[in-house]
Amino acid sequence: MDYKAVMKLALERGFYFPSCEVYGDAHAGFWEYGPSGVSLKNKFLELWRRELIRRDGMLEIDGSQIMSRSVFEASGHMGNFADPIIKCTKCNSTFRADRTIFDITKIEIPENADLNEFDNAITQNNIKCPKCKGDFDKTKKFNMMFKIGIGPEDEEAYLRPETCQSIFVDFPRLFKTMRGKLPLGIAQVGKSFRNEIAPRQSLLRLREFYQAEIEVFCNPSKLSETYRFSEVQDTQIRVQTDAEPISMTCKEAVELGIVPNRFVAYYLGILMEFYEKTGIDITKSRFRKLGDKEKAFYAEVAFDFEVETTIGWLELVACNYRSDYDLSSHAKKSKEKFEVMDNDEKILPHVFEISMGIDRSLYTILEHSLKNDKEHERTVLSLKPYLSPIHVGILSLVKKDGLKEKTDEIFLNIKRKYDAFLDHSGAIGRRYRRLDEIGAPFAVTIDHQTLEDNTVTIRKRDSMEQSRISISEIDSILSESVAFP
RNA sequence: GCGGAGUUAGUUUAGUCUGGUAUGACGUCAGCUUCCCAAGCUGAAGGCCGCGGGUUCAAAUCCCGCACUCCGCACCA
Repeated sequence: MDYKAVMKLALERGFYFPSCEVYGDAHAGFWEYGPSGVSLKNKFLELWRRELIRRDGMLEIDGSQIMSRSVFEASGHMGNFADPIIKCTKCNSTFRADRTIFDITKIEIPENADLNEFDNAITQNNIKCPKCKGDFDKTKKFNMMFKIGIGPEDEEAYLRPETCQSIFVDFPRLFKTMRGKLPLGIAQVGKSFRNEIAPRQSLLRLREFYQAEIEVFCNPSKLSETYRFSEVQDTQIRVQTDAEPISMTCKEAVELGIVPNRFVAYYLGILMEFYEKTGIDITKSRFRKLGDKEKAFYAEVAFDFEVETTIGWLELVACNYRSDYDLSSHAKKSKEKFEVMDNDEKILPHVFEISMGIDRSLYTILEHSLKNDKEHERTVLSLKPYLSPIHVGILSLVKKDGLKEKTDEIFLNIKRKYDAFLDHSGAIGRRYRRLDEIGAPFAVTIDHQTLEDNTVTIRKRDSMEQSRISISEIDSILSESVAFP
């Protein structure tokens, strides 16, 4: 189904909706998760923890969202996260100064150059607005970070534009106190903030968004060591260098030199295995190797994990080999020591990053899972059972004759263990449809026979099959079916 | 940020040209029906008609500004 259908589902069934919508001064780029969205997000993150954090023995932290100026001076965001922009005095169109100059004159000026350099190039080459031939105003820097004031003196600080800086800053303490050993993954889930010029498409481009980031610290001279590579060597990944994505195993990707080493290939492999379990159609996925122009300012080698949707390819994860860029900058700026011992060798670790966009991933899961079942005239959200906001609907066939009470009793017995939803009202078919639409994999229905022999019918969402089971079996069937893989 | 199209109940939508206080569907709730796949019947709730200003006796409707949503461009470490 398409973006519009997902949006309708999100609004009608409480997955997500615009923030502060009752007020006229609400800003674009802010959305809230409703109950179904939160439940899906929590389960998605639980899967992420199982498939990446626990599997690899990583450490998880939870850092501050507001960080001091020094952090971003060291990280490079003060200088590099800002784009040089020029604005036409006639039509108000805004352009990137460096790109506009390059397009017209083929003169390359680095984006972090002095602003005068751009102004000079524009004057000397008589560059005019490509749209209306108007004159450009002086070059300005637009920084995407939200600046905020701390305390009564409004001291300068910033909302983090990525979660990972706390991981770098905390690395020396974590390595010491947690008895770290390279390679060591440190992870964090949380909000990041970017002042996008034009946020759009709900969860796909937000000003306040969730990231789940992993920074793997490693010894750069040991990237070809096997570690746990054998676990993923036969895992299929789809890799795109220039033309079409090609399916290959992780082992082949390293042998062909497409992925630089086993270390990186291992993480691409476990990431792929994770996404396969989210229910996203991975035949529509690719690891796209980025060229020099596209890479982030800190990245040496970069792969974007992208998935095709009805509105095009979406970047869900950025995988960057950041070398010692971050640790050495923080070491220099803070004058703290960031080197650690790897066996008997003292080194400054390098970093491989797996930076996941949670909101975009959730959108993609919804889009790939939402099906229109024309034969049965229903909309089905065929989520993996372990990701479904509701595991099971508990329904009374009719309210009378003590069926309501019996239903309540069954609900009471399972509601602490499962996400169960109790429903007595309306036609039974309609209640099944409603559960189908929010992705509940099971419905348990209590009828007159239940009172006689303690059996109920259990209905499966995808096949609509029903079978008669005893009440005592509900728990074991659910616990097996909705368990994480 | 530029250009275009929009914004009416939880969702979808008529009405806007031609000004007279909002229509239908779905959904929700209650009751009847006691029923296993969106059944039927009865009833009800639900609208600052995006926000602000102007014109007018009177504005969902005309005019201006703003916000938001979508599309295209630009942007997206």
